[in-house]
Amino acid sequence: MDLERELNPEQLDAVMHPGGPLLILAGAGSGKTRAITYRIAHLVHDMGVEPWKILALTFTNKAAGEMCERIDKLVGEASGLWALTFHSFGARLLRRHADLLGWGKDFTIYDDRDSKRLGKLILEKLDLDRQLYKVDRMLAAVERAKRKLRGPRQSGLKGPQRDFYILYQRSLKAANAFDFSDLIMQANFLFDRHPEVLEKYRRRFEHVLVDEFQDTDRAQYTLLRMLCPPGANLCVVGDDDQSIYRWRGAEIGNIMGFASDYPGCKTVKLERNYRSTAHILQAAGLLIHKNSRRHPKALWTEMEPGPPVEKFQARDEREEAGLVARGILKIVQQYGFSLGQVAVLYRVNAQSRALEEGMRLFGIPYRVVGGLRFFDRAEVRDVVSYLRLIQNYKSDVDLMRIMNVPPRGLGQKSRQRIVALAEEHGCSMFEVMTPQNLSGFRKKEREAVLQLRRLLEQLGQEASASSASDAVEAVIKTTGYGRWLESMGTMESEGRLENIKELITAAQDMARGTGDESLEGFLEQVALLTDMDLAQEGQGMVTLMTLHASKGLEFDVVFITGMEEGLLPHSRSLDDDERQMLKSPGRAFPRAVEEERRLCYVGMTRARQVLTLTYTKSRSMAGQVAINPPSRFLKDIFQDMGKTSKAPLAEVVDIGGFDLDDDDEIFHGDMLHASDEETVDYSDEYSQLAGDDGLDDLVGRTVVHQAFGKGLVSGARMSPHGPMLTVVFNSVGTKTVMLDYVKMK
DNA sequence: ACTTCCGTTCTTTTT
DNA sequence: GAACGGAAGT
Repeated sequence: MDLERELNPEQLDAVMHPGGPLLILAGAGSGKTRAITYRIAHLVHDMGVEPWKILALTFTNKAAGEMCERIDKLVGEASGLWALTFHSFGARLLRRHADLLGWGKDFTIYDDRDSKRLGKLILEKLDLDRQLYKVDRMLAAVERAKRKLRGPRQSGLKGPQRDFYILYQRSLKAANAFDFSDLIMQANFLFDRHPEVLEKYRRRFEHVLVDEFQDTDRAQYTLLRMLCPPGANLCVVGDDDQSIYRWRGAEIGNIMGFASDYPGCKTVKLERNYRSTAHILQAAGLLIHKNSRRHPKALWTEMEPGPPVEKFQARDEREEAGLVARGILKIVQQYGFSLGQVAVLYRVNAQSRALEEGMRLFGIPYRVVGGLRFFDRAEVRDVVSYLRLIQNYKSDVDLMRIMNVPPRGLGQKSRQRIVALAEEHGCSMFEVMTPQNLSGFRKKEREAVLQLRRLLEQLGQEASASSASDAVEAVIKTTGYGRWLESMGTMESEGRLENIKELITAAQDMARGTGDESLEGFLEQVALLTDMDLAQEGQGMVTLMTLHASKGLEFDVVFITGMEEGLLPHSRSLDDDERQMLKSPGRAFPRAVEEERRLCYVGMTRARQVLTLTYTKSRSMAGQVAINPPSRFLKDIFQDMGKTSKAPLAEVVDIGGFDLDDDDEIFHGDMLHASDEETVDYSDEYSQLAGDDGLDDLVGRTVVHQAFGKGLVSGARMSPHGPMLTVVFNSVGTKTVMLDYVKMK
């Protein structure tokens, strides 16, 4: 490990910092992960710090995993190092000490869907008007209180909200469960009420490092401050320009005020960008400079200019998808990038559908990050509910979920009666399921209930000693879930069966990754993990994801779609600012829009080589057609670059845009110099081929596709993107592809 | 008890 | 356009 050679002077400064508080302000692509991992490696390798005395906190499991990997590479098995998300850290603390707070150590972690389920139950119990009191709003209030570390009684909430919080929290405890925000709040309580525990961890962690510090919220920062008193070896890394989670409670104040909370703190700025071409960096800089409140920073690079940043307009989201797909194929071909190095970014998950369609149409393999998560699928959650019950019989939400899945004659009515009984006895639903309690039930139902109880007990015995993957298998078999799906015999049920079988693989993978094959370990992972590491790294697949999800990643080629007012910046943020403006006219500034601008900045700075922005004239959302002007951010980016974006610096990439027939007067492109844009008309080839009614003759021919191989044409028709074929491929089955992308045999 | 079908309502981003 | 809730049908 030759630090001097592998790091620049600023990075070296950060890595070698001897001790005490350290703030690293790291611009996008400035090698902050490098700095942080090298610092840990340096501590272990050169300073003789034991790995288990180091705590590294990150925001995503993926980031944590990557950090472990990179450190392992630098210093060999850094066993014992804690590299975790804040939430896993909280969970781990509670796993050891939950008894001090009145919870059992085998607690269940509720994700937001579980919380919602519980919340709905509470609303029913409180008998509140469902129209007036929405679960989401109630839960949001609870979450806000928890982020301020306020329990139900000190929440400051009034009326129904207060009742809701009290009952919600009581139910969580009765179910021996924590929700997401509890993991942080209760960890705080643990430290606060049990100084001896805090002292133990203070002594243990000689060095604490926090990545993405700009995204910490108040509760997380408080936890951190307890763990690290002033003068401690606390190193935080962040970039205020990449703070995009204010809506989730992140406080930029944490990074802005760090230096005063930790007097004597050393500040290091990393401003040299190693990632992006000069053009991309320049465009991103033009955008972010419009923000009023930021740490002054000047990113620079020695990279070559690269191709210019480009923008394209499409008529609607379907054309946009086609434009992106074509662009991907052109760029990949021209520069020789792999499809795995391409990302398509968007503001809201709902945009992914049209884009996926486009990818399929053009035969581009892709994966979607986030959105429909593997662990959110109904069947997966059912199986997980069984597993959680085995581990913790008191978890009523789980019991309710699986009570009649697969169907066993216990419908709504029986369920309600059991809930009422449990209420009466003041215990969990499982505990109330005994012969003497069920005397009021009809024979058939009573048998069904007792049968369920026996089933769960049997499962518990089967699974208690075995590995997580065996437990999953036992659930699929013993509960009849597998047989139930098989008996349906539909395409859909087959897919669902595959999903739960995938869960077995997931359990095995996880066991291999963490060395922990217990059911407890698996369930903790499942609760805290998003699907990130299940989806194998895009091997030759284009990645589709939200701008938020893209943070921390990088790609050779990036498309940012939906660059329209109302979408990016999102209409909600415009509303928020307007409300603020009305409330305090003098001092207000566009807080929310500035966050949207940072979001766009984050997306742009993911790109290494080629960056393309797209927008549409009209877009159908929520079943309605919206006509929005191009995003103000385009104006920010292109006002100075507009005409020079195609300057002689590099050859223009002709990715075949659409005709911007500007006789559409609703919003003329003047603010964007739309007349300057690439205008390659589809209509030529379109009409040419549309006129060719020999399309039907193609049916029955054999074609070859680059990705799918050989196949037989079973249908042909025209689409707005050009002629489409339905082809039965030998390797992948039936697909719909563009005529342009197959060769006739 | 369970399924299916229809109308209503909302859509930012996530650990 | 989907996800939920309610109502009617099997």
